[in-house]
Amino acid sequence: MAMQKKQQNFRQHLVRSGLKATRQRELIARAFFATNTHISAEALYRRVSGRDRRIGLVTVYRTLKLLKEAGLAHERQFGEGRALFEHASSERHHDHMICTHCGKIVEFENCEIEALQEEVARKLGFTIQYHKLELYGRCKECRADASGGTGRIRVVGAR
Amino acid sequence: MAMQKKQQNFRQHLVRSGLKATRQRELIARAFFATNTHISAEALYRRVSGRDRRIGLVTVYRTLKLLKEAGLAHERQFGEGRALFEHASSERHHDHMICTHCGKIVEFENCEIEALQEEVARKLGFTIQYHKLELYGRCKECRADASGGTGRIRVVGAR
DNA sequence: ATTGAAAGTGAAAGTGATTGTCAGTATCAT
DNA sequence: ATGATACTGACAATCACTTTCACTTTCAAT
Ligand SMILES: [Mn+2]
Ligand SMILES: [Mn+2]
Ligand SMILES: [Zn+2]
Ligand SMILES: [Zn+2]
Repeated sequence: MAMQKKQQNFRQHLVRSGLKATRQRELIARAFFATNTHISAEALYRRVSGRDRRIGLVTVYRTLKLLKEAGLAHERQFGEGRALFEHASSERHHDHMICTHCGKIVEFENCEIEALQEEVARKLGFTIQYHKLELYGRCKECRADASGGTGRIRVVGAR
Repeated sequence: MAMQKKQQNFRQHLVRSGLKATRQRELIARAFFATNTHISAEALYRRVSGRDRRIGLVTVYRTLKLLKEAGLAHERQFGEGRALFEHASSERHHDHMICTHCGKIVEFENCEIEALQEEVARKLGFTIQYHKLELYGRCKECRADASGGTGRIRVVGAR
């Protein structure tokens, strides 16, 4: 989905919810849509702050909340510390592998795991609403040596 | 592993680390080993507090940290809010399914999922150090109806 | 049993990410 | 243009811990 389209969606959500389209919200949403990483509220604030010094961190938090409500952003909590936000829009569900050394975040999808999760839940008498699967370890670069192959990966992370 | 044995292990860890065996640590560890749930520091504090009013919440936190270092406790962070602790000792690795309605926690093991995780990591060029798999949904009781079967489950949760 | 260096304790203050409050400001349907 | 309603930023508050600090307790060496 193009940035323009996302911005449009956001405005629609605001109108439908009886909210107002403010200069701050425009700026923050634009800056968010311009990213393609997992970004913290603080980091997004720093970016927006560069364009307009008068914007507050609090408003960034509030706008990210609105973006979540609009279904345009996902909030992730990797380990402890600050939350990271990423685009939700059209992208399919995915899980994350995080390097404990350099913080690199790699996204992956695995239908087999998803199917097995459903099976586990069914056996336990549960209905899954959502899940959290995070693999933590060392990436190729963060091990002294070098070896192993890859597939279709997206390296997407920034604090 | 029996409670006595665990208490013994804890004392050994203290001695090896040049730490002291205090009345408070004995009491807190005993109370922890007496649980078989996922328990918060606060909840454990309330239990110990019943036996000895003079013990502080801070010391409970400190002792839980020691128990982790001794390899006798695991700390879990389900969703947001306070951490829950459980015995580590002999029990094998397991993951969790959590009811978003009543908070019930059910443990499960699934070798196939574990194997697939390793495969994913290998393809991405990572070496897994640890992982987090949590399924969130509604349990049988928390859906209006009743149906479905189970396997070997342990329902283990308490805040 | 005594001693004293090192570690431990509880109370209270601090932390850090996020959320709530509030008085002044901006938006937008009319 | 206008006014009801929503929004904003600064600041305070929250929440789950963690740190600090002025005493206590432990325990190896007497
Ligand atoms: Mn992602
Ligand atoms: Mn468990
Ligand atoms: Zn790395
Ligand atoms: Zn339930």
